[in-house]
Amino acid sequence: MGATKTEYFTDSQNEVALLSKALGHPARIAILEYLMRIDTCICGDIVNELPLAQPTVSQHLKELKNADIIKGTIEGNAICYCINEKSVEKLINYFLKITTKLKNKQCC
Amino acid sequence: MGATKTEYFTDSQNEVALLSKALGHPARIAILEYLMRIDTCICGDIVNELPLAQPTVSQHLKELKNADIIKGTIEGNAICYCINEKSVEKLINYFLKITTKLKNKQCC
DNA sequence: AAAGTATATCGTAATATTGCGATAAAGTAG
DNA sequence: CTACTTTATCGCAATATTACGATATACTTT
Repeated sequence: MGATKTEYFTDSQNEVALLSKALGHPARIAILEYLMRIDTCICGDIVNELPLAQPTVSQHLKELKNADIIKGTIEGNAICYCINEKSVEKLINYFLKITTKLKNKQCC
Repeated sequence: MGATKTEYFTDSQNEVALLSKALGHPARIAILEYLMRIDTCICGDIVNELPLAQPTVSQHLKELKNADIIKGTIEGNAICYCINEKSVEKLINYFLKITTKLKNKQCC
């Protein structure tokens, strides 16, 4: 009890849920927006951009990385994080499938 | 400690996070897929479609409703649930903004 | 080597989520 | 009214998430 019953659902359902879950926190959305805003990938100061302690930010980055939403490569002392476009596109395509399907119905 | 510090983030960031979070569970994705699959909105048997107990399904439906991803109207004895296209579109538009922004950069 | 900088991990407390049995609420059918 | 059906809520246990101080790791500069 308490844990998500992943084994009861399809791979596709679990994947979409995992991606969505990773984006289900404002701090992680703020991280995405920051990565989007700066033009270069050499970051390293994400911590200063967020109103959270360094370990907390590190943890959020880890979750985004686990979900494959961002990629990080070591760049000397700092780490270069950037958005993995493919994962975002996966979500877009999935949600687009829903809305186009809905267009063909009249609903409540 | 432990609770999300929503007040530190913008309304937009919190909204996207809230929508994403609501979709961050395979059961709730499965519910969306079921609502998408059937052609009529008169459902009432979502419980039988999922490998979870009735109170659990009811709770997931509540969360989707709270996030405004589905709408439910009472239809006699049963309840008619359907997808709120606008919320899904909000997410699509937000993620599209990210990917189009990324197209203009060369990245790692 | 020593000090500094940047990121990760550990440990822990507070809170949230997930899941379900039991029960309530509200309608329908007989 | 009584039995039945459908959905919601309560209460609780198990687990997960969030946040952060302390500390470790790893690379850079002096």
